[in-house]
Amino acid sequence: MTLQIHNTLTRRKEEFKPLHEGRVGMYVCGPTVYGHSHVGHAKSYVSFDVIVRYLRHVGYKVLYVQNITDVGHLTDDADEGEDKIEKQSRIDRVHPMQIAELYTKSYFEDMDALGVLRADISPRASGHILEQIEIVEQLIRNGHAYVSNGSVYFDVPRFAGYGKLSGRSFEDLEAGARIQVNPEKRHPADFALWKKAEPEHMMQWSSPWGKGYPGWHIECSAMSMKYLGENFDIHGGGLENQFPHHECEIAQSECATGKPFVQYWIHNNMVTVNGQKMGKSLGNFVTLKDVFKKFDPLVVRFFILQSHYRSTLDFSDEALQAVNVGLEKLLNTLRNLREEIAKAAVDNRSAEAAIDLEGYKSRILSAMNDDFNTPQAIAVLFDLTRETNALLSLESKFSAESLRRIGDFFQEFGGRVLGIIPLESASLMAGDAKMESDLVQLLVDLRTEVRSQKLWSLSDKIRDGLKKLGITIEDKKDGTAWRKG
RNA sequence: GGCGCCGUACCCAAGUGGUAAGGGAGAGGUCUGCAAAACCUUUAUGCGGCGGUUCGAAUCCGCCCGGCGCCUCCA
Repeated sequence: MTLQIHNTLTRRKEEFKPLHEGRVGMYVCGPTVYGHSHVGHAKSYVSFDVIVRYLRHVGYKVLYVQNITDVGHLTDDADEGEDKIEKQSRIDRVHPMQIAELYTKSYFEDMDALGVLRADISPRASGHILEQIEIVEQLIRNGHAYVSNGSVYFDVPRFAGYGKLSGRSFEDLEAGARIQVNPEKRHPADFALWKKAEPEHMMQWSSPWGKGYPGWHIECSAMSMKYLGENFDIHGGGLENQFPHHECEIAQSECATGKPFVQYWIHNNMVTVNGQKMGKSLGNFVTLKDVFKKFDPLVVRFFILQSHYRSTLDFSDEALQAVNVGLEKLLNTLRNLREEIAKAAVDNRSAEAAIDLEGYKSRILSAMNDDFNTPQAIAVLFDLTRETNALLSLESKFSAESLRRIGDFFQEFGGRVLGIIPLESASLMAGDAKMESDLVQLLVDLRTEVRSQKLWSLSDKIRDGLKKLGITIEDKKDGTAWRKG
């Protein structure tokens, strides 16, 4: 059973073979930090997070690099327009770096909430200006770039491989009249490696070509190659970046080094809102901070992983609501299982909970090995959920050891790999929470007393009151349980 | 105009040649003082339409219809 990855370069699923045995170098295009993250960011980074987690699960030592774009990303095409961060800084009347810092923090905050593990390295574009300049110089030396009026452009027609990722040719681009004619460029498809800065431009650096700032594409080439080498395993990003961003990255990187750049390109599909692409101009922008007001970040993560990363995902409150119930079911089972394990630990039990965990494991692995099919993996978890619930509702008492194996399984695949189950330690309470739970327990005990006297209306009054405070009561055969939610 | 993707039940969504996963919603039942949770049963002779290839097609090919994306910044 080998890992198959859909490679955008070949448009096929291919067996994954890293360049170096047991090690994986992976780069994913990070956010441009000029605003709060939205649900599109969530889909992208949750998807790649699971990919990294899975690669590690199957034993690879992964070096995961994800940049923070804090300069050079323009509002219009790659060669014209305003730097997005500078634009926002003028609106807010603060220094551009303050904008970048603010939204970098915001980004990490949201990603942490979603359970996205931090990349091993999160390089900032502004901190790698020298590396970018070096690549531009190399391209000029190689004859792949030319200086024009203080800016440097990549000479697209001279690179035969241009278009191999997106299936586009630069001739097509010429035909498509949407590209503005820039008199500094020799060919309309040529793109900026370095832009001359006007005096009022705040973010600018000295270069061999005068004061300026880097083009958008060059940072990813510089930072990926700096940390992962000139040829590395996986490069990921959003589908919308396939062209022109990734195509340009390949061109400038391969022309600078003379080596193939990336082995596997992975592109995740986009988020739509009510069936329409989400965009600022369309006014249907949904930030994560807004979503988190209504839904637990874990629900958002679960929602994302219930469709395949290469499918579009339509975002709506209704969809999240439906999925919320499903996740509750999963977590409820785990909660009941943990309670039962705790009971089993004090009793002396010998019955074996006979669940074919190896079977479940191989089903999850084959789902994940098939281009990271998380919806299928989750379906397997639901099958296990049903079997576990059935087991827990039986009269027979199973040994702590055999129940713990089931718990560990959930923890391993639902927790560590998919990240949709909170770690056991996170659910442990401390301080105020302890007091709160003691108080609830007191009421529950009181209600049990009242119920034994068949004082139903009083008993229901306690239950309804707790419900209003967000506590749900469940009367079971062997006692009353309660939970938040 | 060029490149590409998608259309599976009431909703979401897997399935890329062997006879339709999973979740939500609905219906019936078991348990229960009631509720909640859970379990069992049930809901697509059919996968946008029409042809073709094949012993066999949701899956491959062709045409058509419908929706969407990229080609300008976007995760």
